[in-house]
Amino acid sequence: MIEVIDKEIKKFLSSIDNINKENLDAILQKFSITISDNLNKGHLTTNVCMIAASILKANPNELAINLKNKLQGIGAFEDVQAAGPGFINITLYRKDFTSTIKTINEEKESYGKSNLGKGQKIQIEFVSANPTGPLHVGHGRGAAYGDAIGRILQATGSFVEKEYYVNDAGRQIDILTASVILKLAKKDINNYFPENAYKGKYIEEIGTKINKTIKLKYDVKSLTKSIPKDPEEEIDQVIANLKSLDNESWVLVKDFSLKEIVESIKNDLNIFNVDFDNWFNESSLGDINQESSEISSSINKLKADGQAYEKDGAIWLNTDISGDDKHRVLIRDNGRTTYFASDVAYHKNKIERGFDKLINVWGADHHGYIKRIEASLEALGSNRNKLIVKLVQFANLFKDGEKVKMSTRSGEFFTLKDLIEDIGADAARFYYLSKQADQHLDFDLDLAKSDSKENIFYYIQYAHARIVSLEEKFVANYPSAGKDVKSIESNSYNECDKLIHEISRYPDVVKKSASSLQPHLIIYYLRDLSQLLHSYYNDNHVLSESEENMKAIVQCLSSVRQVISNGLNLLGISPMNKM
RNA sequence: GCGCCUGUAGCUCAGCUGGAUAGAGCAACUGCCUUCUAAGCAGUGGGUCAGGAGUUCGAAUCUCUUCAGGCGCGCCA
Repeated sequence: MIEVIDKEIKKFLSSIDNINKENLDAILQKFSITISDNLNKGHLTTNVCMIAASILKANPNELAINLKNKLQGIGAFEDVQAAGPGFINITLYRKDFTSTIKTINEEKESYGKSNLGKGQKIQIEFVSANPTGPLHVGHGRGAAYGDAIGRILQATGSFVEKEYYVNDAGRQIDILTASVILKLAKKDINNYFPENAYKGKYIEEIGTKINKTIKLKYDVKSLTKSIPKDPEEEIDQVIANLKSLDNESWVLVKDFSLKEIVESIKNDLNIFNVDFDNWFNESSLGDINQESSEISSSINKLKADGQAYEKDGAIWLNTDISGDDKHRVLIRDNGRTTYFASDVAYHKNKIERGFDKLINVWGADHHGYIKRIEASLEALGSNRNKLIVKLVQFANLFKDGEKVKMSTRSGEFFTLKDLIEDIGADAARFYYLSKQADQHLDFDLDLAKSDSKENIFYYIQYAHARIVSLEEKFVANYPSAGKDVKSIESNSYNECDKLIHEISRYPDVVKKSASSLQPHLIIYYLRDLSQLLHSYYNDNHVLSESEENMKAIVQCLSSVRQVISNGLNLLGISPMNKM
């Protein structure tokens, strides 16, 4: 029906006196036909007259009355009204209005999918936490968000590849390795342990696992020889000493620890129902000392193109183009590359893989980093508009009304795994996604477990479970009853109208969620739909209706259930059939 | 100092590519379980959308500004 209206509107607009192509295109781009926000405004609404009025400097109400007459004239609608400041409200014939039920029961899990993305190739890089310890609750939010937008973009017609960038090279990994060795050798070295080493329990656990396969021979004297006071310098010196004292063990422990931690991260993500198509190792970019490595070739290219230059013994990238406050170092004066240099090479690699769009999901503390990456994309001959950086703000956890402390210093923190064990993966995902990603989130653990209406997660699940149970009872009582929506279609039963109206909005919600990269829109939609379901359920006793009505109602409620299920699936949450 | 995010009912938040009377839940007060799951429903009260100025036929929504809070600003990663 929307197509019919769309066609009529275009006809109407081109018939307006003195309209030129430019204005026409502007109107066509801006106006919308939407499901009305309330049934008393009819089924469909368009704002086209107000858009046209502002562009053409005309009177919106006059346009509305003219368009209203045109639409009424074609006889395809039960009623057309011009209302308010210039809206057109359209009431469909009942058969058209109720056709959504049939559509959903036919399309099932495909209902809501679209071709909005037109088959573009999108890469989403998210989580990418350093493999130096378990994922914590901050990472969980990025994981839930990246995975959800992946599902939503996929459902709206894009090809999505989800990737985790593993920082398996560099100083952090050296510190990890040193931490494991020091814990392992603690008896021989009088429990010497630098302040800046990693202290978590998992460090000792890794040590215990590797203990059987390795013999370490360190003594405190040679290890702590010429150790500086400064904590940063201290850890670096310890690393250097460990490497020179026993490089064989160093490499062994390093490889083992890295493998252990990456495995544990994969496990955590797995129980969180987040899966990646690709794990990209920073180490695969190679080393600056290797002539042909990706990191060397990307820096060489930047130099050759005059984008990178030498100053004060370091190699810098000119980042002026993106408005960054200063140029950034790629290679330090000591010859080592920066983290940024790896990232430049990594993004060059991404570009070469031919994505139409790159989405990076980063912790909000990285926002100062955006401009330099944008600049590097331009410097590499790509376009910075290809990159969309979505920042995810930190989540504060609250338990028993108190903020849960998350200090990584002491090595004690609330991990993602702890959270999942506490409230379950689905509830955790739900609450992570319940607010826009770039805003601070207060995550109330007690609420997530509570059994009140305030807990929207269960409120929505409850709606789903109620329908499932009703369907089962209906099938048990009337095993031979077929599918039939006649009594709803013919208006002999109209108690479900609000539900029908709401489920017909769903495809628009998914599209809006995809184009704005905001999964939380789906959550609020599902809450509203569930509210209508609970209200209907309370006021109407389905199983005491006539068989004719029951058949139609069950069809209608099945489509509501389908929509709830589809919506939850886009968020990576499994619907519950029983509670 | 610069950058990003935020300020909507007592509390937690929706609504923000401008549109029809600003919405939920909680808390307070009233009702509804001998019938399909009360983890539910119905109702009442509660708002200068932080303050100010501007753009517009129309601003919670856009611009500027003030105030308040959070975070970030390395040749760290």
